[in-house]
Amino acid sequence: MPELPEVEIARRQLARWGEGRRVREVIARDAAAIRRGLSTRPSDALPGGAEAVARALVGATAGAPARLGKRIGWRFGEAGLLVHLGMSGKWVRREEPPPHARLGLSFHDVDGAAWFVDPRRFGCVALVPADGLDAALADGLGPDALDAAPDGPGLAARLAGRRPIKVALLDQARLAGVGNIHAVEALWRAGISPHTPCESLDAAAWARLAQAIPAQLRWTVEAEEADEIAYVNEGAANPFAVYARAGTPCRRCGAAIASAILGGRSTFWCPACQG
DNA sequence: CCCTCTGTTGGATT
DNA sequence: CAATCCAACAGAGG
Repeated sequence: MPELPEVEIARRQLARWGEGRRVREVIARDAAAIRRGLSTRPSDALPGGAEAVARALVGATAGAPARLGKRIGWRFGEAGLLVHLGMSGKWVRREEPPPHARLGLSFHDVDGAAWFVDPRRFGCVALVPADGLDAALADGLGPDALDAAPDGPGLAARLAGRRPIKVALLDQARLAGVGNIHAVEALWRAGISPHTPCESLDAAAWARLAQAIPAQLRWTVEAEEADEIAYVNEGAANPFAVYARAGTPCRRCGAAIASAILGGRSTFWCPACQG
């Protein structure tokens, strides 16, 4: 499920569990979860990665985990750990490894371990030198969509071009952290059709969108922090205004929500009030 | 039981 | 450039 809000929740959890504590043990249950750089493929596993991570982390003190877009960067003494949750990754704290646990980190003075759980295995961790951690975290990414959100003109400049706005929003090199669900939701909030070419949006539309993106992300982080929402496939009610709601009435105007594939991903919008 | 379809990630290929 | 495929798996539906 991870988009930026889930990554931010994971970052806060890791900070609560590990920050300022010394690593006791690294438990690599799936060596292919440790990759050379951030890659979605287990075949990009770092040879000897399990030993390398243990050597680098055990005995080192965890710093404060940082987030940029959907990545986490976490310093341990001379080493840095990059984390990407992929499509199904999350961190949980347990005594015993849950199903699909890939990597566990235990700390002195804390019970159990923080387990990286990732059924679909697109997620990974990668080791970098601590002095290169910030650069590696930011490599190839635009500003963070929540913590460094551009204003209307800034967003217009970053996303300039002929692409449909929904596709441009998913371009992490332009703006980091907006994924499929929140792109769709932010466009509904801003009253903009996902098909609109960036070059035909006016200043007022850019201003609404620049406000809607961090508002959407902040709302989701807060709702998840308060345990008020669960994700689409977790059996709970769909908390979103348009995502996965094709055919149901728009909350704002009552028209039937439409759906299509845009940028290779499922897209939902209200054909009546998203001009 | 088995087959097909879909998916929240990102990157390569066409 | 936009569409398609791919990675690896779970879960739903027929």
